[in-house]
Amino acid sequence: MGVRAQARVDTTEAIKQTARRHLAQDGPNLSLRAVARDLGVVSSAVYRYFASRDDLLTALIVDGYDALGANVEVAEARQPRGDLAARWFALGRAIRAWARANPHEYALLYGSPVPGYAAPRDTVEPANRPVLVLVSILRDGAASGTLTVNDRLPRAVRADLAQLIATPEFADVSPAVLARGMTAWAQLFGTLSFELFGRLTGAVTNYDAYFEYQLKAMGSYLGLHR
Amino acid sequence: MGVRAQARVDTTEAIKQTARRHLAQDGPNLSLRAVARDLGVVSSAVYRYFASRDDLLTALIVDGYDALGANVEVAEARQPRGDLAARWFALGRAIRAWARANPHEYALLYGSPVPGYAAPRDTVEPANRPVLVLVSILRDGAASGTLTVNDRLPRAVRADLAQLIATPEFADVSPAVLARGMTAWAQLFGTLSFELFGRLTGAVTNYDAYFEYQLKAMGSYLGLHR
DNA sequence: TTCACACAGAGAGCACTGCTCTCGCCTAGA
DNA sequence: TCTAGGCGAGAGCAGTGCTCTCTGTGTGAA
Repeated sequence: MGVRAQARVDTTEAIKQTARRHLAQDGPNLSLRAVARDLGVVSSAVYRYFASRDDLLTALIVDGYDALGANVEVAEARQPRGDLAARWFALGRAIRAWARANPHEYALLYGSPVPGYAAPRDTVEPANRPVLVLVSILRDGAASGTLTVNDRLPRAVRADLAQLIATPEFADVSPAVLARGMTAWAQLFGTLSFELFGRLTGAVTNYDAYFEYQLKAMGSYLGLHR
Repeated sequence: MGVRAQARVDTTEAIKQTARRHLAQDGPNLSLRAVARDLGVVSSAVYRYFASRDDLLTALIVDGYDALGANVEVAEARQPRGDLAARWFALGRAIRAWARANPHEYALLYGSPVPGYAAPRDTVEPANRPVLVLVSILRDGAASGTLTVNDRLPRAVRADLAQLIATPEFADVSPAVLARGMTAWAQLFGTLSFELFGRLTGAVTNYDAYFEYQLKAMGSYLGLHR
């Protein structure tokens, strides 16, 4: 890589770095000018690297998904393959740990979408990384015969799930298991969002215990028994 | 009420009305100046009625909670008292219907909290209205002996729930039932947020069927059988 | 080794925002 | 009747995102 290209990569990274810091400190209304000021540079210079504030935000979102995905992957990979429950717990805990460490980034990824912002294509692949970890657990459970749930599904739901299972990433998972997986997934992020967005203040004080309990409940619901 | 007081109420309502319209059309970055312009008034005039943009947003949030709460209450009240499952379905469907009709308001209420915004006390009571509808279902189920779930709860979780049950609104609900209620609640809003925030695009096409199925799954999880 | 050129940053500027302050009008209510 | 106070207008401040033009300089080709 040429010197100039390297410099471009470096400053791009520096901009994202300070933008992330601003995000963590001042919340989601990220000011491009403030970031530029922090870098000792005039605001228009930043536009050499990001076409707009939304572009910068998108870059942060992609990085966020990747960071979360990487965290989740290594945490889950540390568990013995055969212990599906342990893998599920590791998955859930890793998501929560990352979310609590980066609450504003979490809000960016999983909160209400930013103004006119439509998630660009670049974000969907990294966004799927944590999902694929869950799917790998479900697939292994199906293969080993551990996951035995077999609910009746409405025709329309079954059709959508069949479409999904036709893709290579979701192959070999039964519709009923996948349906429960999506239930648990929504529950997981619902619980986490409740916690991080302050919707449980006054009701829950011990969030660790609460989350563990919910995780266990959903683990059982999935049919993952220790 | 004097003429002046009446006029004040009227313009306050007019401001909120157009603000709501702007919210629905242009998304969450509500511009006070644009609202003022729309009312044929200079921006500083609006400050006679709302101390800040955040104050106006708070008013909209309170109204939103109240509108949602009212919707949910009447929908649930229409069901026969003894049919707990029907009441649960009515509750869930009413929430979704309102959310889909007012997606930006839903995002305001249940999405990531606005910038430096800390939910003022005025919002917590209306925010609880939908919750109390669920609690009434759980209470009736406990009283009639229909709800029989009795999971073991971790000590810390049980302690938090006991605190909650000590309040009059939650009286007579068993900790185990309440725990499942909170699980289902998080699942419900998780599913709804996934739908409204576009997190299911590519996976689900028939959202009605999908939501119905999730609602039914959580109804069963709560122990509400038809 | 030389040198054109493209790239990065500076700076001015536009249209917009939230919010403040001051100035008057005008009427509601004592 | 008459005044205190409510209310809108208007100017202004500091900030925002974004655009455009200008210029120095380092790069990579000749």
